[in-house]
Amino acid sequence: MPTVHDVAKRAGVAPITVSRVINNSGYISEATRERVKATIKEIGYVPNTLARGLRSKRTNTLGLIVTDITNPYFTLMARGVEDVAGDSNYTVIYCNTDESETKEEKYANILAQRQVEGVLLVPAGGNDRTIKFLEANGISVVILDRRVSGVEKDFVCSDSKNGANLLVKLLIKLGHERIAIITGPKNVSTSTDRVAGYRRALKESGYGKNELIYYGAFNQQSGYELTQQAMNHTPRPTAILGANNFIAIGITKALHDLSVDVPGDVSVVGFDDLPESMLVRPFLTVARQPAYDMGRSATELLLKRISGDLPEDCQEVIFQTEIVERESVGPRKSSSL
Amino acid sequence: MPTVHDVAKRAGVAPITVSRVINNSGYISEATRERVKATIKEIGYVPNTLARGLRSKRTNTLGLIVTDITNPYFTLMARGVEDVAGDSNYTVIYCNTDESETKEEKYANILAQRQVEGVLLVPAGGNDRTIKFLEANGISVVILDRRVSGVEKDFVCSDSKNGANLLVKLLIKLGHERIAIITGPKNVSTSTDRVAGYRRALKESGYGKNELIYYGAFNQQSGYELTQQAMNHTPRPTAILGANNFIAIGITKALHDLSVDVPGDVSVVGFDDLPESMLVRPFLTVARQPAYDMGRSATELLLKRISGDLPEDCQEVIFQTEIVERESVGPRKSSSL
DNA sequence: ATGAAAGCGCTAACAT
DNA sequence: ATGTTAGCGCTTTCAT
Repeated sequence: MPTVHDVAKRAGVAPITVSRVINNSGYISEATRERVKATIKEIGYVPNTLARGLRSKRTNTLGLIVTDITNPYFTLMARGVEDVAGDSNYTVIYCNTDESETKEEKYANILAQRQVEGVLLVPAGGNDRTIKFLEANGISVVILDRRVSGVEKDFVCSDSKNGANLLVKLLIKLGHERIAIITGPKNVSTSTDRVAGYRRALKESGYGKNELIYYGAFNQQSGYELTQQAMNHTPRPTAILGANNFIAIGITKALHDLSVDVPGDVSVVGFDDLPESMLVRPFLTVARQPAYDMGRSATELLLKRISGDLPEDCQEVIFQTEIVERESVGPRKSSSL
Repeated sequence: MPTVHDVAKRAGVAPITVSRVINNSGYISEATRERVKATIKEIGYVPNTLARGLRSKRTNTLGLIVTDITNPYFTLMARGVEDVAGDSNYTVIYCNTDESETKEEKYANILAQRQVEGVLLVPAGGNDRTIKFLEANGISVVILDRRVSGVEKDFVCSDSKNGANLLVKLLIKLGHERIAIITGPKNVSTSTDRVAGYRRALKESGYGKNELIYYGAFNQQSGYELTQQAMNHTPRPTAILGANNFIAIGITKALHDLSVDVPGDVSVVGFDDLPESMLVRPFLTVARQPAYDMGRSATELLLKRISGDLPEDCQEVIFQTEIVERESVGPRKSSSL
């Protein structure tokens, strides 16, 4: 493969001049610039980013660590990240932790080895080791989606508490009094925040005693199993809140298998959303989080942090959720009492 | 950040010894190995992959270029790629072309600059410029999912022709005679292969005159619009084949909006599949492609090609599709004639 | 407006 | 079993 030297020799200039053309830096006469550009094209020169990064300490690379890349919520977020990064000539390395803290630390290490300039992190657990490690290696970090307690970092999320509160209030307005929440793990803030919003809504409506909380995992299977548990509770809930899209789908499936009609017998509401392109029939009532914009916003923050365009203290961006009412909710039937 | 030199000095050895420990290469006494390892941990040394790659010419990096990362078919494929790559200590850089040949070339260039050792390519169009460019830069390429005419390269796909053939035969067995196919662009092999399978099934069943073919794009909107066209045709089709998952969803939506019952009035079959975790109710009858295994297989091929463990001539792996029968098909009703 | 020299952090090649 | 030397391809720094 040709190098700057080859280009330089052929164009009759010094390597540094070629470098200046590539980077649009320093003074260069229009004539030499054109000549060098032509030579680059002629011999098909492609700059080596390894050498560039090694010398300049700038790799134009970001890392994105998410917990589940098969979830469209995170895919959409990733698109937001990529769009902003691409506009600034940054490449993104995606890492998928499957909610495992071990994998998270492994990937953080790989990203450090690759000299990424910044990392967007959706934390897999409650621990701050990954963040501390990245910090120690001089890598800027923006936390996405989930809060890690005791960590002061730039942070972008949606308002889980308020979203859950609104969903529950909606159910209460429809006459529901026994509402269950099926959520994710206890050490994940989106999981506990949604429970907090749920509890507040119940308390404010005078149903504080009716709490029915099931912790599990953010996937369909967990939603399915916990629904079976919830429906065994006496008295049965007349409405269920699933704390993310996969859980909500698991709930709907379990109810179907139990021959419970939705929303006739039980109303179901969820979080996140699936893109319309994947749905035969939009069905679930959800608190929709602006995943794409969250990805964009977090990346803008990160790039500013990297370039030093940000004040010292941490920025926090909280997006509001949008309640999308669809077919999965209905009034409580008196027969269900 | 500490370097090999810092580790070496502190451990009382030469830098190359540290290098040998990191790479598990050459002879080293157990004692020094332990001492070096301890020192690495002690001062938190993280090897710099830029310097490693620059010197050794091995970057342990692959590129994956797909046309639509929001499609679960490709997400699943990407997981297969990542799993195999990860097992061999390779990192994958994902690139999303949105079916644009311009973006494809842009990303190929970025990957070349980053000195990736190989690229897995789902071609956006019919042209071979990207492939030629990567080849010219000494980068191994495996083509995924779609054939590019006139190109001799390792190739992994599923049997589109046979899949479409089986789907149409299934419909014919149910009594359907007027079957439409709604497919993607004319310059994409999966699109035309599925049409070919469709045509063969019709011909072999004596309905060769009933061809009803609609070319468009591999997305929901195109599926929706072309369904409206198809249903305006006289006589109306009694069954429709959508050439990928998004098209099939568009078809179902359009039929719903036209108050056409599925499968009562019109049967619908599709390609690919959505993961169960995303479906409230599995519904569509589809030819399922083993996306995850295709990703795995392609990556295994690529890694072997990179390490020279493969014979000169091109390998071709064709996976069979699995017909999954569900609710969206039914017998042709005589009333629909 | 252009160039020469040096070195980023690592490992290949060649000692010993 | 360990070390010395050199150089990967680029850009920083300091000339001119």
